[in-house]
Amino acid sequence: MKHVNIKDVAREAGVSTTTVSYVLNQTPSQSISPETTERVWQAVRTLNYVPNLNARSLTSQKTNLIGVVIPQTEPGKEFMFANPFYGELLSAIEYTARRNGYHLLLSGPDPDQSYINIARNRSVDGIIIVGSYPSKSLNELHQLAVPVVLVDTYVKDDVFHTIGIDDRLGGQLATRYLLEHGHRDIAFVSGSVSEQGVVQKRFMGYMDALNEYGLSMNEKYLYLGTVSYDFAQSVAEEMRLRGNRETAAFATADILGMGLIKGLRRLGRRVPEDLSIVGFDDLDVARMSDPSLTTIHQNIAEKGRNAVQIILDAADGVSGKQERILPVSIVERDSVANLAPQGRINT
Amino acid sequence: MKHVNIKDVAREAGVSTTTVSYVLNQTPSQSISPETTERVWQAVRTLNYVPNLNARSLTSQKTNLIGVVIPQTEPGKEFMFANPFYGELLSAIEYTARRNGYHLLLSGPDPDQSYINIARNRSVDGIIIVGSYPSKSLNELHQLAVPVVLVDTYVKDDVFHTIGIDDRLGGQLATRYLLEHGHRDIAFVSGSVSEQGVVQKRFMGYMDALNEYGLSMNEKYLYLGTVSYDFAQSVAEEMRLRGNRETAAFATADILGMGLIKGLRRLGRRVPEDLSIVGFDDLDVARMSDPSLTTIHQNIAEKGRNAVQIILDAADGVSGKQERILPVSIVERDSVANLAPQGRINT
DNA sequence: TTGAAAGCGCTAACAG
DNA sequence: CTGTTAGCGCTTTCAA
Repeated sequence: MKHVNIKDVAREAGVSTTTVSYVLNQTPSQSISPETTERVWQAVRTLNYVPNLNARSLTSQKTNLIGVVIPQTEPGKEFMFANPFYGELLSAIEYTARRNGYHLLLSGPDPDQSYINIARNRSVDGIIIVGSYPSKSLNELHQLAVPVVLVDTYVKDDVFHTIGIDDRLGGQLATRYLLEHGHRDIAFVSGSVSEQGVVQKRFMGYMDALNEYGLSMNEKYLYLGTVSYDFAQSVAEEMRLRGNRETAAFATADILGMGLIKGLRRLGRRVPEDLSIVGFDDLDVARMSDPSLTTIHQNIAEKGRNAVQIILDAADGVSGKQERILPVSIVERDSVANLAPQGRINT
Repeated sequence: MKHVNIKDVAREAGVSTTTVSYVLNQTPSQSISPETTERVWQAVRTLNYVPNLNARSLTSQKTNLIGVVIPQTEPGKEFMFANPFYGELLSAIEYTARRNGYHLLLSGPDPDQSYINIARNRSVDGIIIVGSYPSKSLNELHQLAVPVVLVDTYVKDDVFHTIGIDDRLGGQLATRYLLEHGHRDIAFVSGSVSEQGVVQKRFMGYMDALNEYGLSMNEKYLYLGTVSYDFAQSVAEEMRLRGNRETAAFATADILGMGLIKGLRRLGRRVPEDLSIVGFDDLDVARMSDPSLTTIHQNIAEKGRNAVQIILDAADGVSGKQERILPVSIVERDSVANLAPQGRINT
């Protein structure tokens, strides 16, 4: 049961380890006679040989490993993804990577040990970082000679690749949709607005749409907390406490929208009759809610696929920073009431 | 920017690489003078040295890597986890692993390349396999000298560790709860019943409870498909087609319960008034649904933690197969109507 | 078309 | 307390 290695194969096939290596890797610069080749494969099969990728990476300087960093919902919290968004994204990343012969090294961000280390000491071939992080820790990554893809963040950087969606437009579409349906008092419910995160952009989109209608933002309509179901649920109560009279809300994540629905219902208010809601992400769960959630659709799977693809490109020698923006669109479901059937404007 | 290695550190500190290795690993059998130790750390810091774990594993035969295999919802399908269950589980696994100095190598099961290979060629220190797989591919893993933890499956095996919950009891609790509430015509909605999977046990629990009440199973009340929201939604229609008169349903996964709620609503039927539902898993989303889902609770995070712990134990030399069963309990929410207020029995 | 040999970066006897 | 040395399993010049 001891590990069979390339030497064993060489012996079995009656050739040198070099030759075995050549046929295994189909090294282009080398030609091996068909007979030898066959003999080697034969040996591989009978010995049930599997190359040791660790050893291979040691010489080849290639690990076929992609590091993936997924954020915790809240700092110091145990769980990365109460939000199914990450599951969907990770799923697509994993699939694409595997299809291309890469494996995933998964990690949450460790506050103590910045993830640059896991990248360096495992010598991954690329890194995908999801979400926004302090630019300090990102800068460390510049030391690496490895392609880095930033997903869903707006840091300015000349080297790191980025992939995201048009969050500002998304925020605008969501808000405009509500405006078109006659709403004028529109709450903004969201996780905290971090410097280079997506929320900030979505907020700008919210403002854009208000401006289109000659409205200005009302601070009392802003509800900022964490991107969690529980927070959103508490917003319903907060709305009442503030004595506000919103007729609609733009929630910057579907789980927020869903929490809000629940919170309202607890207070005996109905969606969309008493409050209309537009979400963001178009998660699977958005259609599971009742009423199903009108939301901004983004192609999460595509995001994941692209992230991997950028790494693959870089590994293939494609040079230069890549920057991809995926489209967003609004998905009409049942969480918005129309206060003004005639109220549509042209865009 | 070239990789600084242990040699560089040795030179910088004016010692041999051995010494550097000793202080870095704090090798117990070796004692190093405080001065030397300090000098080495100094060098490490100034050179910003990070050990290459690949090289280390090559000699130490230890990778500090745990392989995790998560199933696809449907074979051949791209996405592993439309079901948030896996996100929650993975999250706990990742966290526990990281806290103990391990990283995760994530993989879906590749039909072509059985996962034994990824285990062998990456030489992971342990493998966590979630879900049920053909025992053939599992058997291959016996060739490995590595601890394997099977999560949520009932294969009989003398070597592999297992961790799961009492699925049968869960099924029983769910069904009994419905019976206690006066229901007698209880549908069983589920993914397909695979040989050694959890569904089979949950189904047995369903039968157990029926038997307690002197009832026998009605085949027309069985709805088997895939563990997906969409399937469950279609079940509502199927119920009507079959002309059945269930007053309740036991759904073996929360997402099934939620899909069923939605499907029923589409047909103008209400939960729990027209049909009561009990789910399974107690996902975050269970409380998000409307009505919130009465369900069987299992501690998903604990499952993940235990899975990792078993690997750690094995790595620490704890020998013998471990078999852990975590408790289940019922969580009462709003998806069950009481047809018989007096109908409780003692257990 | 094949092989010998030098390393990749690190650990671990074994000496000293 | 510290260093020499021999690998771990594989790739890759370079020579034959």
